[in-house]
Amino acid sequence: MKNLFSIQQVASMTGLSTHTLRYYEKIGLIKNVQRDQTGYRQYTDFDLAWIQFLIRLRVTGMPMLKMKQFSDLRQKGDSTITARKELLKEHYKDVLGKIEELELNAHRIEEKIAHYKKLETAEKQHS
Amino acid sequence: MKNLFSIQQVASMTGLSTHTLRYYEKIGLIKNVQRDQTGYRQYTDFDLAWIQFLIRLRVTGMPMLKMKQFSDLRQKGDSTITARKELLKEHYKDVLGKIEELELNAHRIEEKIAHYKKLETAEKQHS
DNA sequence: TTACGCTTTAGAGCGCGCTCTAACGCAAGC
DNA sequence: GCTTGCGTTAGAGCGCGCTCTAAAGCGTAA
Repeated sequence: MKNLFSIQQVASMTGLSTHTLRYYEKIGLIKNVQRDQTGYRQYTDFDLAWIQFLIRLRVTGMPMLKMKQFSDLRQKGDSTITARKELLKEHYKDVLGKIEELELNAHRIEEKIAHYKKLETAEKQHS
Repeated sequence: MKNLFSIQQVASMTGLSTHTLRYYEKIGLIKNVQRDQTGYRQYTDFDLAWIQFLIRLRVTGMPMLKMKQFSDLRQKGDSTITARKELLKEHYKDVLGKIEELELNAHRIEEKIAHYKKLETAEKQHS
Protein backbone atom coordinates (compact mmCIF):
# COMPACT_ATOMS: atom_id res chain seq x y z
CA MET A 1 0.00 0.00 0.00
CA LYS A 2 2.90 2.43 -0.51
CA ASN A 3 1.78 3.34 -4.00
CA LEU A 4 3.21 6.42 -5.68
CA PHE A 5 1.39 8.24 -8.45
CA SER A 6 2.45 10.76 -11.08
CA ILE A 7 0.50 13.98 -11.43
CA GLN A 8 -1.08 12.61 -14.59
CA GLN A 9 -2.28 9.50 -12.77
CA VAL A 10 -3.75 11.53 -9.95
CA ALA A 11 -5.43 13.75 -12.53
CA SER A 12 -7.14 10.82 -14.21
CA MET A 13 -8.05 9.21 -10.88
CA THR A 14 -9.60 12.35 -9.45
CA GLY A 15 -10.91 14.11 -12.53
CA LEU A 16 -8.93 17.23 -11.68
CA SER A 17 -6.55 18.54 -14.33
CA THR A 18 -2.80 18.59 -13.73
CA HIS A 19 -3.08 22.38 -13.84
CA THR A 20 -5.62 22.33 -11.05
CA LEU A 21 -3.54 19.93 -8.96
CA ARG A 22 -0.55 22.26 -9.15
CA TYR A 23 -2.78 25.23 -8.49
CA TYR A 24 -4.23 23.59 -5.36
CA GLU A 25 -0.73 22.96 -4.14
CA LYS A 26 0.32 26.51 -4.86
CA ILE A 27 -2.55 27.98 -2.83
CA GLY A 28 -1.94 25.53 0.01
CA LEU A 29 -4.83 23.09 -0.29
CA ILE A 30 -2.40 20.26 -0.87
CA LYS A 31 0.86 20.24 1.06
CA ASN A 32 4.16 18.40 1.29
CA VAL A 33 3.96 16.44 -1.93
CA GLN A 34 7.13 14.35 -2.35
CA ARG A 35 9.39 14.69 -5.38
CA ASP A 36 11.49 12.09 -7.16
CA GLN A 37 15.14 12.67 -8.15
CA THR A 38 14.10 14.67 -11.23
CA GLY A 39 11.77 16.92 -9.27
CA TYR A 40 8.54 15.26 -10.44
CA ARG A 41 5.70 15.07 -7.93
CA GLN A 42 5.00 11.68 -6.35
CA TYR A 43 1.58 11.49 -4.74
CA THR A 44 0.90 8.88 -2.05
CA ASP A 45 -2.38 7.09 -1.27
CA PHE A 46 -2.61 9.46 1.65
CA ASP A 47 -2.38 12.48 -0.66
CA LEU A 48 -4.97 10.92 -2.94
CA ALA A 49 -7.44 10.40 -0.09
CA TRP A 50 -6.98 14.01 0.94
CA ILE A 51 -7.56 15.25 -2.60
CA GLN A 52 -10.73 13.23 -2.78
CA PHE A 53 -11.89 14.76 0.46
CA LEU A 54 -11.11 18.23 -0.89
CA ILE A 55 -13.29 17.42 -3.87
CA ARG A 56 -16.16 16.54 -1.54
CA LEU A 57 -15.78 19.86 0.20
CA ARG A 58 -15.71 21.66 -3.12
CA VAL A 59 -18.74 19.79 -4.49
CA THR A 60 -20.69 20.73 -1.39
CA GLY A 61 -19.85 24.37 -1.98
CA MET A 62 -17.13 25.07 0.55
CA PRO A 63 -15.19 28.16 -0.52
CA MET A 64 -11.48 27.76 -1.20
CA LEU A 65 -10.56 30.02 1.69
CA LYS A 66 -12.26 27.71 4.15
CA MET A 67 -10.67 24.68 2.53
CA LYS A 68 -7.37 26.45 2.98
CA GLN A 69 -8.09 26.97 6.68
CA PHE A 70 -8.92 23.33 7.03
CA SER A 71 -5.75 22.33 5.20
CA ASP A 72 -3.69 24.59 7.44
CA LEU A 73 -5.20 23.11 10.59
CA ARG A 74 -4.54 19.63 9.27
CA GLN A 75 -0.87 20.42 8.80
CA LYS A 76 -0.54 21.55 12.40
CA GLY A 77 -1.28 18.05 13.63
CA ASP A 78 -3.44 16.41 16.27
CA SER A 79 -3.85 19.48 18.45
CA THR A 80 -6.21 20.92 15.85
CA ILE A 81 -8.64 18.01 15.73
CA THR A 82 -11.35 19.84 17.64
CA ALA A 83 -10.99 22.93 15.46
CA ARG A 84 -11.23 20.80 12.34
CA LYS A 85 -14.28 19.01 13.69
CA GLU A 86 -15.98 22.33 14.43
CA LEU A 87 -15.19 23.65 10.98
CA LEU A 88 -16.68 20.54 9.40
CA LYS A 89 -19.75 20.68 11.60
CA GLU A 90 -20.39 24.22 10.50
CA HIS A 91 -20.00 23.24 6.89
CA TYR A 92 -22.25 20.24 7.41
CA LYS A 93 -24.99 22.55 8.63
CA ASP A 94 -24.52 24.74 5.56
CA VAL A 95 -24.87 21.71 3.32
CA LEU A 96 -28.07 20.58 5.01
CA GLY A 97 -29.43 24.09 4.55
CA LYS A 98 -28.51 24.05 0.90
CA ILE A 99 -30.22 20.69 0.41
CA GLU A 100 -33.37 22.06 2.01
CA GLU A 101 -33.33 25.11 -0.21
CA LEU A 102 -32.86 22.98 -3.30
CA GLU A 103 -35.73 20.72 -2.29
CA LEU A 104 -38.06 23.64 -1.78
CA ASN A 105 -37.20 25.15 -5.12
CA ALA A 106 -37.30 21.80 -6.91
CA HIS A 107 -40.82 21.48 -5.63
CA ARG A 108 -41.79 24.87 -7.04
CA ILE A 109 -40.29 23.95 -10.39
CA GLU A 110 -42.27 20.73 -10.35
CA GLU A 111 -45.41 22.78 -9.84
CA LYS A 112 -44.53 24.96 -12.80
CA ILE A 113 -44.05 21.86 -14.95
CA ALA A 114 -47.48 20.61 -13.87
CA HIS A 115 -48.89 24.02 -14.76
CA TYR A 116 -47.40 23.84 -18.26
CA LYS A 117 -48.87 20.35 -18.69
CA LYS A 118 -52.30 21.73 -17.93
CA LEU A 119 -51.82 24.55 -20.41
CA GLU A 120 -50.69 22.03 -23.03
CA THR A 121 -53.87 19.97 -22.76
CA ALA A 122 -55.97 23.14 -22.84
CA GLU A 123 -54.21 24.17 -26.07
CA LYS A 124 -54.90 20.81 -27.71
CA GLN A 125 -58.57 20.92 -26.85
CA HIS A 126 -58.89 24.32 -28.47
CA SER A 127 -57.35 23.27 -31.77
CA MET B 1 -53.84 44.16 -8.28
CA LYS B 2 -52.30 46.47 -10.87
CA ASN B 3 -49.44 47.53 -8.62
CA LEU B 4 -46.44 49.28 -10.06
CA PHE B 5 -43.05 49.20 -8.40
CA SER B 6 -39.89 51.25 -8.74
CA ILE B 7 -36.59 49.51 -9.32
CA GLN B 8 -35.66 50.21 -5.69
CA GLN B 9 -38.84 48.57 -4.44
CA VAL B 10 -38.28 45.52 -6.59
CA ALA B 11 -34.71 45.37 -5.34
CA SER B 12 -35.77 45.31 -1.72
CA MET B 13 -38.58 42.84 -2.41
CA THR B 14 -36.38 40.38 -4.27
CA GLY B 15 -33.01 40.88 -2.64
CA LEU B 16 -31.41 41.65 -6.00
CA SER B 17 -29.55 44.94 -6.33
CA THR B 18 -30.79 47.61 -8.73
CA HIS B 19 -27.57 47.00 -10.67
CA THR B 20 -28.44 43.36 -11.04
CA LEU B 21 -31.99 44.11 -12.09
CA ARG B 22 -30.77 46.37 -14.89
CA TYR B 23 -28.13 43.83 -15.81
CA TYR B 24 -30.73 41.06 -16.07
CA GLU B 25 -32.77 43.25 -18.34
CA LYS B 26 -29.76 44.09 -20.48
CA ILE B 27 -28.92 40.44 -21.06
CA GLY B 28 -32.55 39.58 -21.78
CA LEU B 29 -33.64 37.71 -18.67
CA ILE B 30 -36.27 40.36 -17.98
CA LYS B 31 -38.10 41.86 -20.91
CA ASN B 32 -40.56 44.62 -21.75
CA VAL B 33 -40.43 46.54 -18.51
CA GLN B 34 -42.70 49.59 -18.75
CA ARG B 35 -41.41 53.12 -18.25
CA ASP B 36 -43.14 56.15 -16.80
CA GLN B 37 -43.06 59.59 -18.45
CA THR B 38 -39.57 60.30 -17.13
CA GLY B 39 -38.15 57.00 -18.36
CA TYR B 40 -38.13 55.28 -14.96
CA ARG B 41 -38.86 51.57 -14.90
CA GLN B 42 -42.26 50.48 -13.59
CA TYR B 43 -42.40 46.84 -12.67
CA THR B 44 -45.75 45.03 -12.51
CA ASP B 45 -46.80 42.15 -10.25
CA PHE B 46 -46.33 40.00 -13.29
CA ASP B 47 -42.72 41.14 -13.69
CA LEU B 48 -42.15 40.55 -10.00
CA ALA B 49 -43.41 36.97 -10.17
CA TRP B 50 -41.13 36.32 -13.13
CA ILE B 51 -38.14 37.76 -11.30
CA GLN B 52 -38.88 35.53 -8.35
CA PHE B 53 -39.02 32.54 -10.62
CA LEU B 54 -35.70 33.55 -12.18
CA ILE B 55 -34.25 33.59 -8.68
CA ARG B 56 -35.44 30.02 -8.13
CA LEU B 57 -33.76 28.94 -11.31
CA ARG B 58 -30.57 30.70 -10.29
CA VAL B 59 -30.60 29.27 -6.77
CA THR B 60 -30.97 25.80 -8.21
CA GLY B 61 -27.91 26.37 -10.37
CA MET B 62 -29.36 27.04 -13.79
CA PRO B 63 -26.77 28.84 -15.91
CA MET B 64 -27.69 32.29 -17.23
CA LEU B 65 -27.60 31.10 -20.81
CA LYS B 66 -30.34 28.60 -20.14
CA MET B 67 -32.36 31.17 -18.23
CA LYS B 68 -31.99 33.37 -21.29
CA GLN B 69 -33.32 30.60 -23.53
CA PHE B 70 -36.26 30.17 -21.22
CA SER B 71 -36.93 33.89 -21.19
CA ASP B 72 -36.77 34.01 -25.00
CA LEU B 73 -39.26 31.14 -25.30
CA ARG B 74 -41.54 32.85 -22.85
CA GLN B 75 -41.59 35.99 -24.93
CA LYS B 76 -42.64 34.06 -28.04
CA GLY B 77 -45.95 33.18 -26.41
CA ASP B 78 -48.13 30.12 -25.99
CA SER B 79 -46.67 28.15 -28.89
CA THR B 80 -43.53 27.56 -26.82
CA ILE B 81 -45.22 26.02 -23.82
CA THR B 82 -44.06 22.50 -24.61
CA ALA B 83 -40.49 23.67 -25.19
CA ARG B 84 -40.53 25.53 -21.88
CA LYS B 85 -41.92 22.52 -20.10
CA GLU B 86 -39.19 20.31 -21.55
CA LEU B 87 -36.50 22.78 -20.55
CA LEU B 88 -37.83 22.85 -17.01
CA LYS B 89 -38.09 19.06 -16.84
CA GLU B 90 -34.46 18.77 -17.84
CA HIS B 91 -33.47 21.28 -15.21
CA TYR B 92 -35.61 19.52 -12.62
CA LYS B 93 -33.68 16.31 -13.27
CA ASP B 94 -30.41 18.20 -12.84
CA VAL B 95 -31.59 19.57 -9.52
CA LEU B 96 -32.60 16.15 -8.22
CA GLY B 97 -29.16 14.88 -9.23
CA LYS B 98 -27.52 17.73 -7.40
CA ILE B 99 -29.55 17.03 -4.27
CA GLU B 100 -28.48 13.40 -4.40
CA GLU B 101 -24.85 14.34 -4.78
CA LEU B 102 -25.07 16.74 -1.86
CA GLU B 103 -26.71 14.11 0.30
CA LEU B 104 -24.02 11.56 -0.49
CA ASN B 105 -21.26 14.00 0.31
CA ALA B 106 -23.01 15.34 3.40
CA HIS B 107 -23.05 11.77 4.64
CA ARG B 108 -19.31 11.39 4.07
CA ILE B 109 -18.66 14.63 5.91
CA GLU B 110 -20.79 13.38 8.77
CA GLU B 111 -18.61 10.28 8.94
CA LYS B 112 -15.51 12.45 9.07
CA ILE B 113 -16.98 14.42 11.95
CA ALA B 114 -17.70 11.17 13.79
CA HIS B 115 -14.12 10.12 13.13
CA TYR B 116 -12.80 13.34 14.65
CA LYS B 117 -15.02 12.83 17.69
CA LYS B 118 -13.45 9.44 18.23
CA LEU B 119 -9.98 10.91 17.92
CA GLU B 120 -10.90 13.61 20.42
CA THR B 121 -11.92 11.12 23.11
CA ALA B 122 -8.79 9.08 22.45
CA GLU B 123 -6.67 12.21 22.95
CA LYS B 124 -8.36 13.01 26.25
CA GLN B 125 -7.79 9.50 27.60
CA HIS B 126 -4.08 9.74 26.83
CA SER B 127 -3.56 12.98 28.70
C1' DT C 1 21.46 13.12 -31.80
C1' DT C 2 17.41 14.44 -32.20
C1' DA C 3 12.79 13.99 -31.39
C1' DC C 4 8.95 12.76 -28.15
C1' DG C 5 6.65 12.82 -24.08
C1' DC C 6 6.35 13.78 -19.64
C1' DT C 7 7.43 17.00 -16.20
C1' DT C 8 8.68 21.71 -14.00
C1' DT C 9 7.87 27.00 -13.01
C1' DA C 10 6.00 31.81 -13.09
C1' DG C 11 2.68 34.25 -14.54
C1' DA C 12 -1.02 35.67 -17.88
C1' DG C 13 -5.80 34.99 -19.32
C1' DC C 14 -10.56 33.59 -19.00
C1' DG C 15 -15.69 32.98 -18.08
C1' DC C 16 -19.30 33.72 -15.09
C1' DG C 17 -22.15 36.65 -12.64
C1' DC C 18 -22.28 40.36 -10.98
C1' DT C 19 -20.82 45.21 -9.11
C1' DC C 20 -19.44 49.67 -9.56
C1' DT C 21 -18.35 54.27 -11.79
C1' DA C 22 -19.08 58.38 -14.34
C1' DA C 23 -21.86 61.48 -16.31
C1' DC C 24 -26.15 62.92 -16.76
C1' DG C 25 -31.67 63.92 -16.14
C1' DC C 26 -35.69 65.11 -13.67
C1' DA C 27 -38.63 66.83 -9.92
C1' DA C 28 -39.82 68.14 -5.28
C1' DG C 29 -38.53 71.02 -1.25
C1' DC C 30 -35.97 74.82 0.94
C1' DG D 1 -32.47 78.49 -8.42
C1' DC D 2 -29.96 75.09 -6.02
C1' DT D 3 -29.60 70.91 -3.44
C1' DT D 4 -31.15 66.22 -2.59
C1' DG D 5 -32.53 61.99 -4.04
C1' DC D 6 -34.17 59.11 -7.11
C1' DG D 7 -33.48 57.36 -11.63
C1' DT D 8 -30.97 56.68 -16.44
C1' DT D 9 -26.96 54.79 -19.64
C1' DA D 10 -22.53 52.75 -21.36
C1' DG D 11 -18.97 50.57 -20.09
C1' DA D 12 -15.12 49.31 -16.86
C1' DG D 13 -13.72 46.38 -13.01
C1' DC D 14 -13.84 42.52 -9.86
C1' DG D 15 -13.50 37.92 -7.38
C1' DC D 16 -13.58 33.18 -7.77
C1' DG D 17 -11.78 29.14 -9.47
C1' DC D 18 -9.63 27.64 -12.57
C1' DT D 19 -7.05 27.17 -17.32
C1' DC D 20 -3.55 27.99 -20.32
C1' DT D 21 1.11 29.54 -22.13
C1' DA D 22 5.97 29.87 -22.52
C1' DA D 23 10.27 28.32 -21.66
C1' DA D 24 12.85 24.96 -19.98
C1' DG D 25 14.59 20.06 -18.01
C1' DC D 26 15.00 15.12 -18.20
C1' DG D 27 14.83 10.21 -20.05
C1' DT D 28 13.83 6.77 -23.38
C1' DA D 29 13.49 5.14 -28.37
C1' DA D 30 14.82 5.37 -33.24
